Amino acid sequence: MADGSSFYITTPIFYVNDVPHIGHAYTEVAADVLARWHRQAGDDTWMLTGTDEHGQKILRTATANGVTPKQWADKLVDEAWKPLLATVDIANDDFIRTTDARHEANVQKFLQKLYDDGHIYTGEYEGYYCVGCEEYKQPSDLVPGTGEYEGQQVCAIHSKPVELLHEKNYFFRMSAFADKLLALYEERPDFVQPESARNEAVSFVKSGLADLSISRSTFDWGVKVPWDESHVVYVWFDALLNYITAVGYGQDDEEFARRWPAQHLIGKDILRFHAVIWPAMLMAAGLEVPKGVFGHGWLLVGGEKMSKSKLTGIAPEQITETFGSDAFRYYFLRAIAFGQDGSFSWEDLAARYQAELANGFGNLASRVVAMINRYCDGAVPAAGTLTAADIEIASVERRATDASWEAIGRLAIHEAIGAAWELVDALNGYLTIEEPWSLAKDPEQRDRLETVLATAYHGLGTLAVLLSPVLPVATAKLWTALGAPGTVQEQRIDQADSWTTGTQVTALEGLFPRVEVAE
RNA sequence: GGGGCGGUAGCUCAGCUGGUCAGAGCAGUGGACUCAUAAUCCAUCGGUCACGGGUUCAAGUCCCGUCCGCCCUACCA
Repeated sequence: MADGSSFYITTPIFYVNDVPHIGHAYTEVAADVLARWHRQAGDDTWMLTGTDEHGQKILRTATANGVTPKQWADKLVDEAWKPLLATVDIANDDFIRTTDARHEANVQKFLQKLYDDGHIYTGEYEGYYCVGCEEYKQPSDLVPGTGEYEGQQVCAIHSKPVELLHEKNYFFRMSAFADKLLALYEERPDFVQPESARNEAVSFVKSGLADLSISRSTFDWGVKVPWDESHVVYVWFDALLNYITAVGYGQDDEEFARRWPAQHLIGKDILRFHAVIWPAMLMAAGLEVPKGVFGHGWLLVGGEKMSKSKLTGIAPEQITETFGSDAFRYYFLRAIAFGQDGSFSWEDLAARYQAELANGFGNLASRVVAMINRYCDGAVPAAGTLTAADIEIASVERRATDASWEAIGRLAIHEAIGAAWELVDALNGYLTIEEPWSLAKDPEQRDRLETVLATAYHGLGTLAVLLSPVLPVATAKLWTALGAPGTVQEQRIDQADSWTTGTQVTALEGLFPRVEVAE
């Protein structure tokens, strides 16, 4: 399965004005685990993330803070977004900003090509403009006026009448691609995942596609439309292109051919942009559509979508400061079926940390290493004659290795972790049955003792390799304690059960120390 | 208004194209054991599968309706 082929995965780019919360970190961690897994399987892997920095809102907040929009974005990238990646241990290969020259220049190239090929026309945008909000309103944002405005539609925020304005705009002929999009969904059922997201995309396109207004002239913080510099490119059109400008579109054909197409990971709210608009844009430009678009679910807090306005937004540090980055990564990817919504609660997080990480994996590592130190002076024992139980452990290692890699191929991250975890449970059970501590009391059982410990040791190493994408910190510590050669991240994860053992173990500090939770 | 998803043991959830499907983990209870992070292992309690109809030899599993919850509806993962 792993054959060194290209694996290019992306996250949405962060809108710099947002405040980072665990939802952002969730997407990042999911992409990072997939990337690490493929990287460790020998695939030619590339993980991209970045920031979206154009648009009127950013211009406005920058102005309010007395700085230029670029200065404002620089500050947010440095103080909020890059630190977020560090907080949850993201090993991205690149970080693109929509203000990067490599991006802006090639967005213009892309746009010019569409213009030259007749996919863009000049039209007129007509909409209701609220002077108070300084922006156009959708009909759904309007409410019937009262009092002196009785009979008119007014802005829901300012309760004042809106003005019907016309603005010259450039439009992308997206409607021309409806049939091709439907054919794409039909031919590649897994193009949009999970299935619920696919259904949504299909029914949306079937309900009729309108052309897309892709320029704005009411403000200037954006990429200039190359043939008409009084317009800037609509932020979404601009933002989506990051996926190709980051890998050489327009300027490095070799790199582009090597990376593209990408697997996109997104939150399901922005499905339409990725599953409909983006493929249409690529079709228009004569480029390959993405490898796939996967829309994951929401994190629910108290049964509702986490939100800043309801004060349920949670900063990733709140979790990592107490439980560590490994626990953050593990919890969200293990407890939530990837693609579905998942409930977050401190109780559940603390319970799983304790039961699965501390008592399950952490304690297993601790007891095995401790016994090798205690009964063998730390020398890694060699297995002698194998019993059925020993052989069964080896086959569980094999199954865990194969099943987890297979699950990763389907983007079923929770299943991959679950498959690996069967080895944790099998090893804990194995030790209880074999009772190495009893064998140690009888010198005549020396061979058996060493075989049992060698078997457990081997299983533990396999676990370290299998779990390294999810638990990079803990597995690195474990790898060192096992005395295994190299780093755990250099080990082939698709062959996790055939790692090279070491000769001497060293003391292992608690991988997941108990925590007292106040909340 | 339109659309999507969900309502299965105390909690979080599996149950694909209908026939051991009534399950897992956690929590609870009882027992075993001591190498280990008061950990581990075994056993066990526990559900009219939201509600009402229908199709079928057979329905959490398909159809219709109802109720409840969440979300999207074009710039918050």
